[in-house]
Amino acid sequence: MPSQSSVDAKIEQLLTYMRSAGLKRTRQRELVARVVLGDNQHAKVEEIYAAARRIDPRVGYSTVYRTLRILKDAGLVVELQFGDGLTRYEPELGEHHHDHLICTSCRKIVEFESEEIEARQAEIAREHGFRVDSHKHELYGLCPDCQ
Amino acid sequence: MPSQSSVDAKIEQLLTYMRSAGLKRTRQRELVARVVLGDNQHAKVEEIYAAARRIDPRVGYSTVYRTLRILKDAGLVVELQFGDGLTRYEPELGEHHHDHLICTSCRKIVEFESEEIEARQAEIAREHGFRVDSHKHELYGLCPDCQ
DNA sequence: ATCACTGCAAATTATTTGCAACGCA
DNA sequence: TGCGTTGCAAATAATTTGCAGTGAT
Repeated sequence: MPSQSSVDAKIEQLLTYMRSAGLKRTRQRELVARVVLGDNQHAKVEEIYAAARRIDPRVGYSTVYRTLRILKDAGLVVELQFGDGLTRYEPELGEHHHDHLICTSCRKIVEFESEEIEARQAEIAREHGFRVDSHKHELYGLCPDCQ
Repeated sequence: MPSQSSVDAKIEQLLTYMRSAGLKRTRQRELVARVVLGDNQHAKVEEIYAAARRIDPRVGYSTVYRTLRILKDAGLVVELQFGDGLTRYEPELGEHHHDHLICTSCRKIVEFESEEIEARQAEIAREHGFRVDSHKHELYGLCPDCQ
């Protein structure tokens, strides 16, 4: 899990973003941001909501959704959909992006990263004239335990 | 667009699958299957429904959804979600799988494929002991026109 | 004849929005 | 003080399901 100081640094980025966008700093927004940024377990919205309320129950679902959008717009979190109808969020790690291996039976999620793939990807985008700013790469199948 | 005969061949596969699963061949199922298998433009459910009804209005939304699930279970179509809340379907091409470049501004979708990435992917799955049977690889950004 | 399938309408589920009260700056 | 923000409840929107009637084998 991310260190306290790395979360603080991201909160700082968030505040800068909010200032530039004319958004206000509020207890709820900071709470939700700390919950999501402090845990990279592909949290479901419901889990984020529950975890935030455990710390301070004065937060509503709408605020969680609205704050997640702000965090996404600020480029601090990534939105993921693994095909089970639930949207998940995890902190954007900036440095090395990672992708996912998903077990279609037990729903276990394993992360992986490959510089080789990232490089080839960039090349493909260039060939098509695209300016890519995010990507998703997911492999679905059975994990060792479920085979 | 796929040739008539290649669609026929897939319908044949579908019938075999349905027989083995104890499912019945019906006018509606074959109609929906022909619509989806005969067009690989990442069709939205609504478009599939509309296209099917244009040919024969005796089909309901539930049947479209139910048939799409059968086609997916039979491995004949792939389900795609590009983050705009709409689920899309396209025929599974078996031979070379392709992936997508998506413009976040105009929603244009460009396909690409890379043997190099596929190979590296297989290697990664093997390293983690996963038996992968499908994957999604999507690059999001701005297309040349929207930059 | 049997048992799966169909369409419709109602139910479900994730997410968004209207709005009056509230709280940063 | 003023305008953005909040939580609630109601509204949406995509998908699923219950059920009585229909149809394939």
